[in-house]
Amino acid sequence: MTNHLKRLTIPKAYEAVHRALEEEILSGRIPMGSPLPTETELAEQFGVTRHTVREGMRALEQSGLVRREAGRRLHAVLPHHEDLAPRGSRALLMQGVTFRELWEVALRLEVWAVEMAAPLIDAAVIERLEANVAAMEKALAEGRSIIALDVEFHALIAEAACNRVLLMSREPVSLLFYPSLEKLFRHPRTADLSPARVLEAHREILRALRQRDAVAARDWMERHIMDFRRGYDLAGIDLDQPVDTKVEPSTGR
Amino acid sequence: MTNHLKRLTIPKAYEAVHRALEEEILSGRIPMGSPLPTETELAEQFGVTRHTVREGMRALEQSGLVRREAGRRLHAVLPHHEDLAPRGSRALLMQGVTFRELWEVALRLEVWAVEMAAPLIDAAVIERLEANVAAMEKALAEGRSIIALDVEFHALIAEAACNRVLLMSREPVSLLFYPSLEKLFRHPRTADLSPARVLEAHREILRALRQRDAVAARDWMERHIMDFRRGYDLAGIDLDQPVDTKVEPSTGR
DNA sequence: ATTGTTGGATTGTTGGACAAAGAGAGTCTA
DNA sequence: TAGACTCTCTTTGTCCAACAATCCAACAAT
Repeated sequence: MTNHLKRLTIPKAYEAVHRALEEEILSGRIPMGSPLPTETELAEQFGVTRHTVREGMRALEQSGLVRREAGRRLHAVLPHHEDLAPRGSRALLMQGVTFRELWEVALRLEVWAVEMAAPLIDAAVIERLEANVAAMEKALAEGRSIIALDVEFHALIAEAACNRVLLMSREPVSLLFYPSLEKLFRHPRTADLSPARVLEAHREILRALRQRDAVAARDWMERHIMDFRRGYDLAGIDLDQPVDTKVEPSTGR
Repeated sequence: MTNHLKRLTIPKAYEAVHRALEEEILSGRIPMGSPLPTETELAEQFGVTRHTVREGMRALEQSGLVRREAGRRLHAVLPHHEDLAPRGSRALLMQGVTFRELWEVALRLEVWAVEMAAPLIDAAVIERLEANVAAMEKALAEGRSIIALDVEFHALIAEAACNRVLLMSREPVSLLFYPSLEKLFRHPRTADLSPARVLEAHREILRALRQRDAVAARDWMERHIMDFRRGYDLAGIDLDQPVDTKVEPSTGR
């Protein structure tokens, strides 16, 4: 029995268009930031209908290689992790990853990030971190959710680590991890504990960063992320339940 | 002057279709594995043309929520990191990330992965690792490239760590990191060093895993990944050059 | 039991058409 | 002459209608 034959895939025109455009951008023949030819032009050049071109473009849009700048034409752009991360988060969500899985990775990534950031961080980022902490104080006083600010705080630190690979790796995690804390903050048994402690930890991390103290920053971050797990324990929530949160698509930049 | 008004985004039908289908799948109204309605049906239900539906579908395809199973209809599927990772890698590549950035992250992720895997690994994975090592011996003897096997070795370990978040985080890194070693293996100054050492390290890691020895596994992995950096140094290649490799799209599963 | 055949369903591709929104040029006014 | 207001022209978004290619399943033929 010959069972080794691969299913041969019949090429579809719109896929070909997709790949051709991709190649065109990757190779730099369509330079970053410049507009793509019009649909009609592409249709002519590729020898297919405009409809077919459009289908190829829809696919291209999703890979972040191309963006609809305000106005009309599609422009080639550098794909940014913010474009890709929501899909990653969603995939994780749908696979039913547990809080434990998220936490394990978040712990390590965030600790590395702050460790790397400490010696590199510059005044501008420190300022933004200060603003973030201030905003969180305000939000806390007014009883608003601090999740968004929490996400931002950690994202700022990760950026300061000057490692784009780290940035891309942690983004899908971050998008899922911090929102998954929401229910913690609203849980009665931890209500007095969590949000205030988050703020405190952020303050201490910021202080350490201001002094370029990698060890202190590292320790506080570790404690900080550990706290979340402790919160789950205290609240009696099972760590091995799938997290459930909504992932909203990125709003673009 | 009123300047605070947000640019309001005019909804496009194909985006609406995209989102509607996404929602339909996410909510479970279209269960995993089941086929989507036909294009004509969708067109009727949404009240748009079939072509508009198709554009929405092209976008859906890219987010991995849907797959063209062999034959005809699109089926809803759990998005898998293998579908998403290549885009992540490509984004990194295009941003011109350096070997140093990749290495820094790979070092930590791989070390942690093997540490987690050690106590959890089961016989089946060990067998596959053994097969992998054997294949690498063969490839080495025949002078073929060991990159693909290298990637697989580390992927197997990461899988054994039983953490899907880790799996997703490391995939884009892995897809870029190991291929970026190709030029190292071909470099004369390290020719006697690298490929053989890779094999040796893999053997030792496997041995440690067989004995569930997390510490030894960890140490060998650390040494192993460190070696790559040392290789770059020895070869006199600048760590801060952007890596250049090809990222081929996933072949699907 | 394996191999054609046939018809119906669905996808892939094409054609042509038109409305809506931007971009740019030209015009008018202050 | 700068700014505001048209008025085109271009390009995109959407629609309608059709046909070719492919697949599926049932059935017929060997």
